[in-house]
Amino acid sequence: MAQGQNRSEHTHGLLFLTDEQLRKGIEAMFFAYRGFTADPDRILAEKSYGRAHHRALHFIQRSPGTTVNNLLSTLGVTKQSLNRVLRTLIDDGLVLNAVGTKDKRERHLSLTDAGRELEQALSNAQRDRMRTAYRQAGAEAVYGFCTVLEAMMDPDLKKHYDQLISGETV
Amino acid sequence: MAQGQNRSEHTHGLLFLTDEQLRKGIEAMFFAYRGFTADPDRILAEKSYGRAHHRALHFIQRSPGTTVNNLLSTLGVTKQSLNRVLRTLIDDGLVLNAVGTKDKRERHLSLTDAGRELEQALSNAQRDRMRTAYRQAGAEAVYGFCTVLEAMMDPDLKKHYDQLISGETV
DNA sequence: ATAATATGTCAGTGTTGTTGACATTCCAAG
DNA sequence: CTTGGAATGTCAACAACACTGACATATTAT
Repeated sequence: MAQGQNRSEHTHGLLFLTDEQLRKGIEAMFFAYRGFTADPDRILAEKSYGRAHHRALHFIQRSPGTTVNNLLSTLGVTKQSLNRVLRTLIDDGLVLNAVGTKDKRERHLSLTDAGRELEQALSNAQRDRMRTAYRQAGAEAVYGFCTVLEAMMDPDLKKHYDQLISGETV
Repeated sequence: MAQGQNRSEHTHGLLFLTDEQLRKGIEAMFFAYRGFTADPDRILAEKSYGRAHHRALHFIQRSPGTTVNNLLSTLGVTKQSLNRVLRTLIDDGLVLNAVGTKDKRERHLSLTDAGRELEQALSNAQRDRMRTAYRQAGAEAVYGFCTVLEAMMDPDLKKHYDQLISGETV
C-alpha cells in the first residue's frame, strides 16, 4: 500500500480525508455522546426526571435570571415543550420564576437551593467523566477536541455557545 | 491573576482543569451534537423517518449480514424498540431480512439498493459537515478530537466502536 | 425430551418533541 | 387612550422513540 493513503495529511493545504476516517468520527460522536449522558441519566432516572430537565437546569444555572425566550432559543425547542419541563421544576421547588422588573411580561428564571443541589450533582457526574477523558487524552487533544466541536456547530447555535463561553474568564 | 490559572497545563504529569473548562467541553458536546444530526434529520423528515431509522441503516451498512442481536447491543435499545424501526424499513424495501444459513434462528440484515441509496444520502450529508469541520480544524485537532471522544465512551460501548473501526484498513 | 437461544409481536406507559388555538399581560405607537 | 404586537402561559392532540412485561415460534444445544 502507498504511504499515507490512509492517513490524514495536507495536500495543497487541504486535509486529505477518506470516507472511512469520516465514518470513524461519526461513530465516535455516536458512542461518545452515549457515554456523555450516561451518568446524569442515572441520577435523573432516580428522581423521574429526564434529559430535558437536566438541560433546563444546566442553562438556568449558567445564566441566572435568563428569560424564557432566551432559554427557548438556546435549547432549540418549542415553548410548549419547555413549559412542560419548567412547570414540573417550578412546582417541585427547583426553579424560581420571577416576573421581570423592567418588562413585567418577561419571567426571569433562577435556581433555588434545591435546584442548585440537583444541578451540581448532575454536573459533577458529567464533569467527572469529562475530566477523566481529558486527562487520559492530554492537553493538546483537548484543544483539538473543542476546535472540531466548535467547527461542527450550526452558526446560529455557535452564537449561543460563544455567548456562554465568553463570560467565563472575565 | 496568576499566570496559567485558567489554562490547561501539566502539573506533576496531571492536566490542570477548571470547572469552567469542563463546562465548556460539556456545552460544546451539546451544541455540536445538534449540528451533527441536523443535516440527516432534514432528509429523514422528508421521508417521515427518524434518527432511529438512520442509526439502523448506518450500522447495517457498516456490518452487512449482521444479526438482530448484534445490532441490538450496538444500538443499546430494546428489541421491541428496534423491531418497530426494522419492521418499517423491511416493509418499505430498504432492508433485507435473511434467515441464517448456519443457525436458522438468526436473521441476517442487509441493505437493498434503495436502502443503500438512502443510507448514502444520509451519510453524505453528515460526512460533508464532518469534512468541513475537520478541514477547518486541521489534522492535529482531528486526532485530538477522536482521542477525547474515545476516552469518553463507556467500556462496553467502546468494544463495539473498536470492533467497527478495526475492520477498516484491512 | 427438555432447556436455552434468537426472534417477533402485542399491549401499555413515559418522556420529549411537535402544531394549533387561545388567553393574559404589558409595552409602545398612533 | 386605544390598538397592535410581543412575551408568556396553557390546553389539547399527536407522533417518535424509548421502556417493561408477557407470550409465541423456531431452532439449536444438552
